[in-house]
Amino acid sequence: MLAIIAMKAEDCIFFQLSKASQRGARFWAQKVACLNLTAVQAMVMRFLYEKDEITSAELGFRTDLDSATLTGILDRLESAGLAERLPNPDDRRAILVHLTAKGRESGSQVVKFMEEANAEFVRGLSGEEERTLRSTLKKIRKRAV
Amino acid sequence: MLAIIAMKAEDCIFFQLSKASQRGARFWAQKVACLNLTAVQAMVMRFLYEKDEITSAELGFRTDLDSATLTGILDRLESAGLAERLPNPDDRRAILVHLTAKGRESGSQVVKFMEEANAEFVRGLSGEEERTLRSTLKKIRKRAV
DNA sequence: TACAACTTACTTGTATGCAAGCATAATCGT
DNA sequence: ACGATTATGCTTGCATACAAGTAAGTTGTA
Repeated sequence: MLAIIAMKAEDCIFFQLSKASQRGARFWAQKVACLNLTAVQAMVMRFLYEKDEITSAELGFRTDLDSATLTGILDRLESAGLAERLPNPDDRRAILVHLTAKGRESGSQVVKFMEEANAEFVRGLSGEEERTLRSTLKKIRKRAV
Repeated sequence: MLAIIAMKAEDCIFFQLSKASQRGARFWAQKVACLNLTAVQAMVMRFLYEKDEITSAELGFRTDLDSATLTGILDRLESAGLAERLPNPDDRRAILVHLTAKGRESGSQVVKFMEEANAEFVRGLSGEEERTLRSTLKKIRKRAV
């Protein structure tokens, strides 16, 4: 049976996803503001902390950021002295993104903040809610669009 | 017991929310591209279709868009001949956003597309998954940040 | 009636997202 | 070896986000 009563705009799944995501991003942004990083920059730092010296393409794959967006982010991380682009000896087209010493220091802070922010953010959810949320978000993310 | 093994970047709830939201936004954007509307523009149209002749502040509250963002969106909807800003007789600072005839026509298409896109997007989820997702997203959205 | 405090919509500046296109370099088939 | 295809990172142009600030208008209060 399909809904006879029209869905309200607020009930749109795209709207709900977008706004919940914005809440999370703002929360995360506040957490890392003291590091002089934006939410996205901190996230990229976190990925680099996990695996360093990877190509821009690889980093883009991991972070789900396209190359145009990544270029700007890397520019800013580089300006801040947190990351640098190294030539890739295996492929002269490619670069290797590398965290500087200052970058690794900052990165370790990001790791700590992420643990804390995550725990704090999901505090209002039951274990079951959190599990289902995570698995459903993953399902949405992984599928072909 | 807290996690001893550090969380991976991918498991960050902010990352998961952001990327799932992006999937949704891209899906929705494709649906409404034929109307020459962006995902956000279509969403605003959908809200206006539901309640017309409201102030920019009211529209911003409903759509969860700040006034700076809304100004640009309304500019573009106005350029496209879909919406217009009317003077507010009750308050000379305020405006009333109004869908034109062309805008209402386009808006009815948006309504239809939204029903379809929603149904299609959640098709891969079980009823239980969808219910929990929606209620959890709502919980996240509604709480204080 | 003054006047301070607040609201409204707008502007500016910066940072993503994303589509489209580019020069350079690598790779594949012949 | 060589031309066609593909891959890499960059650039441009446009559309959100969002912080900060502004001019004009409204409201509460002495």
